[in-house]
Amino acid sequence: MDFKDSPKAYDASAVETDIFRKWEESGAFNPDKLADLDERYKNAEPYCIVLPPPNRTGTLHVGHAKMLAIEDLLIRFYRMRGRKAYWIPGTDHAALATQVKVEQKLKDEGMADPRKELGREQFLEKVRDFAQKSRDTIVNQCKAMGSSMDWTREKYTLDAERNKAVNATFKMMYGDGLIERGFRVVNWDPVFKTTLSDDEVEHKEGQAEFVTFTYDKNFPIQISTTRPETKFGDTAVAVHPEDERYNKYVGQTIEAVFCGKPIKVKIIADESVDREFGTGALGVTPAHSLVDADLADKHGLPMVQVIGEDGKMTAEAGADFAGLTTVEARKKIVAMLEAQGCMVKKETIAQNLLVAQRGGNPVEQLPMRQWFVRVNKKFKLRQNTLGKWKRGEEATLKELMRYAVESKQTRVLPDNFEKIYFHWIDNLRDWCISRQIWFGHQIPVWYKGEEIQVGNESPGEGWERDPDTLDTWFSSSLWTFSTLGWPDNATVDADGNLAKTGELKEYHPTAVLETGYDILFFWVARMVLMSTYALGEVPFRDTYLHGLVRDDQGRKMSKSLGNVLDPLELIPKYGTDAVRLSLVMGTAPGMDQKLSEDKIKDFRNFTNKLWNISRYVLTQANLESRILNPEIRTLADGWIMARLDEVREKVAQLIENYQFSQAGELLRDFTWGDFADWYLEIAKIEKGKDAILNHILSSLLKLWHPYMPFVTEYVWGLMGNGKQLIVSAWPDVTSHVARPASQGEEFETLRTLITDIRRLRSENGVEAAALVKVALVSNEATKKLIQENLAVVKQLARLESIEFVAAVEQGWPTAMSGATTVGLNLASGVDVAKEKDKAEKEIAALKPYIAATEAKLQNADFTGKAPEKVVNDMKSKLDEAKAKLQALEKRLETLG
RNA sequence: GGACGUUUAGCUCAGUUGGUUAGAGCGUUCGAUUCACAUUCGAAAGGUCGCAGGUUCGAAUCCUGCAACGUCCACCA
Repeated sequence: MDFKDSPKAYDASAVETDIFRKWEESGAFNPDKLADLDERYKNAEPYCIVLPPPNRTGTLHVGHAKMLAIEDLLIRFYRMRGRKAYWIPGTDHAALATQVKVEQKLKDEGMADPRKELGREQFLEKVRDFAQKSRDTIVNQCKAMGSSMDWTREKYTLDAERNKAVNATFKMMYGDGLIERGFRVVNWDPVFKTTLSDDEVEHKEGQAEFVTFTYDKNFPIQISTTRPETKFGDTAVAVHPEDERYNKYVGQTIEAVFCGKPIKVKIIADESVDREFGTGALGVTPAHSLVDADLADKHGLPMVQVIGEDGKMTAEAGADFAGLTTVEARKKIVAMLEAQGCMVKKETIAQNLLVAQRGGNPVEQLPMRQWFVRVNKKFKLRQNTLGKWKRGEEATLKELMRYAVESKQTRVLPDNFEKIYFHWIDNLRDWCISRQIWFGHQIPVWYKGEEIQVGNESPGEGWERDPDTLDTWFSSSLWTFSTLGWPDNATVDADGNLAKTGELKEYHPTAVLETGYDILFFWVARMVLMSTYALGEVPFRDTYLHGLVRDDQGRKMSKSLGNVLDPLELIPKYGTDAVRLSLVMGTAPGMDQKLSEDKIKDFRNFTNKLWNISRYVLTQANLESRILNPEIRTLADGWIMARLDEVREKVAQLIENYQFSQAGELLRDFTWGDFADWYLEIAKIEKGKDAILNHILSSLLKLWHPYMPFVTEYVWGLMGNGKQLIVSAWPDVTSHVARPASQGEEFETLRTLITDIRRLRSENGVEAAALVKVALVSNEATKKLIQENLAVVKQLARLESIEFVAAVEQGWPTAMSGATTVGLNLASGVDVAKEKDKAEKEIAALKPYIAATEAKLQNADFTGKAPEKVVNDMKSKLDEAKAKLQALEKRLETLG
């Protein structure tokens, strides 16, 4: 290709599809084919990331795009570093979310009750269709983002292999007594008619009528509630043990008639009751409040269910109320209490309403027979676990989850999320895993009367399968090992150690789990639970949590606000590389990020800059020289090579520490600020740098590849490099090229001098193109430096000549550059007042600095305690400042 | 109520073991433009690092308190 004819602006959409296809076809995404592409992948150390499987509920949003950008960055970085990189793709069936979506769609299309009208199989057919379409969209989106996952090994949380893992886990946990069927209070969504886990329920701020009353005329204690309709189910009134108002009643069981329904209420004492709140007496409703259910457990209270699964009052509420909705019942009760004279007062208070996270429907708490994972139950470990427990020893699931993080076998980044994780574990209740929806893994349990059998196959005649399905997080929580061939790839050896084979052995524990902090509990914690339980090891070494992507005003992106940025609309407009950069740069781990189109535009500009840098190098430097070792001939050569070494090292360190933004900024400064703005300009003056130019361009492409895979691979291909960039090695150490150590510093002196002369010109209105004469007062070392690089200084500062003098002539504008005084020979002369003002200002800034620095250096505490380097640096800074001050004062004198 | 964050230039944000006179991008102002790139180049202005104390030779950085904003958890029944 003739680069002179290449387009001035990088056209991402013209090249991206083709580049992606070549990567995919080459086998670079497939860890087992890497060795065919490059020798160094033979026996390479594996590096594995599982993709947090996106829900098959539609399309990916910009949050997913951020996740893909970060994970692809890591995978590409480690692949180039010679690791056998495996990124496992897959999607999540997202049981409830997907079913809700399809059900809603069918309702919108006019079906009154889709589940009833279609029946289980036909309904599921509709859901599967939708899920399949979502999957196709998601895969295309992932590819558009440049994700280098091994697409030949795509997984699905609801496919046969995952089902096998789910059933195996269920069976093991059932056998260990960790999964149990129980009649307990659960969160019930009356709209979608299913249970929900505690994490799927949210508290929404609202207002409620708070009524204070007695159950009947004779009842001696007043209680308060916002939900009088539940009071048919009260079996106790709890008071604080030290509350003198109620002491005398404690222990009694009082029979009362509440709105026509006889109830038996025991007066109990419990520390948890707040004496200051309401009347200080709490009506306990074990069947309809998780908190009350705990109290009931503690005090041995019976449970009376008065609200049914349809959200309506049951027969237990008495004939007058049975069949009413809770709201109807509430109104009727309030009226009845008032009529009976039992009502003490009615207030409006701020109260949080329980609502479903998905859908936002009010959630009822009801006692139901459901399946639970018991997190506080001691069980016998199946294998040696986390290096702490031996096979056969006892522990609880909570203990495993806690120890995995406490012992740093899984690192949580940023580490403040550790505290949040521990807090969640401490407050964790048993996990209700059965759902009354159809889309998901059916619970592998069979019933015959009261008999129960666990397994996938029917135990025989007369056995019926549980119609319920498992919480979607049950299958997601196995994701790190269900995708690697578990349970087939694991046995426990004679010593109690887990013996892994195949992919499980190679890749588990995975390297890092990268995801948004919003699913720390839902998913990350549950993966730790399952992996430590089933394998006795952590699921991943690092947990890296990224922040949420918000709009430019910091609001959550949502369809209703209309502030959603769709990655698939942005990619054709700005290019994938720009979109990726905008999601990785200017952010810190765990911090939310504001994203605007302007920001993406800025990074589009940068991809174009890199394109033009490449174009220039490729038109100027003889390509054949790219195989030669760069030869250092000038100061600038030594400087840029030293900078490259420094940057290469630092970037790798930063990426290893998940500091992508900082690494990227460093790279950008080097690419744009050092290489393009300085070195390339110098290369126009000092010719014959073909090998260095090619070397640095190649290095830049490699260093940028994890961030900007497309433009870098494209240019790499144009250079005629045989091997694809994606599998080429991270830049080699270049320090074999001899160079004096001082070159970096000396170059900085020159760079500062040139900038200072440019400023002087600008301040004095010298035309940009005009050549001027300067006089320099300088020490010998600097003088030598300038003389050796005369052409560069003259060209970059636009100078006609440089003269070294003892003193700058009166009447010339001057500036200080380090210890060097620069005088500009202007025909127009100098504006004396302006020059004086400038000098005075500089002096005014310098004097307090010198005073403060001198004081510091005279302080024995400082010189004694501070490291020598700090003291020496300060000394030389002081000397420089003093010389500058002296020159400025002299200057002021000559100005009169 | 509990916990965890955030507060640094007009805006968006870096600043990892405390160490030069605190940085970047965008925006603004001034100037340039046949020569890789106007998706560009040169230059400038702009900050008492939320407030108040403390530790230290030295604090944006560590400690204490306060304020504002945000998030999560709990739910007072």
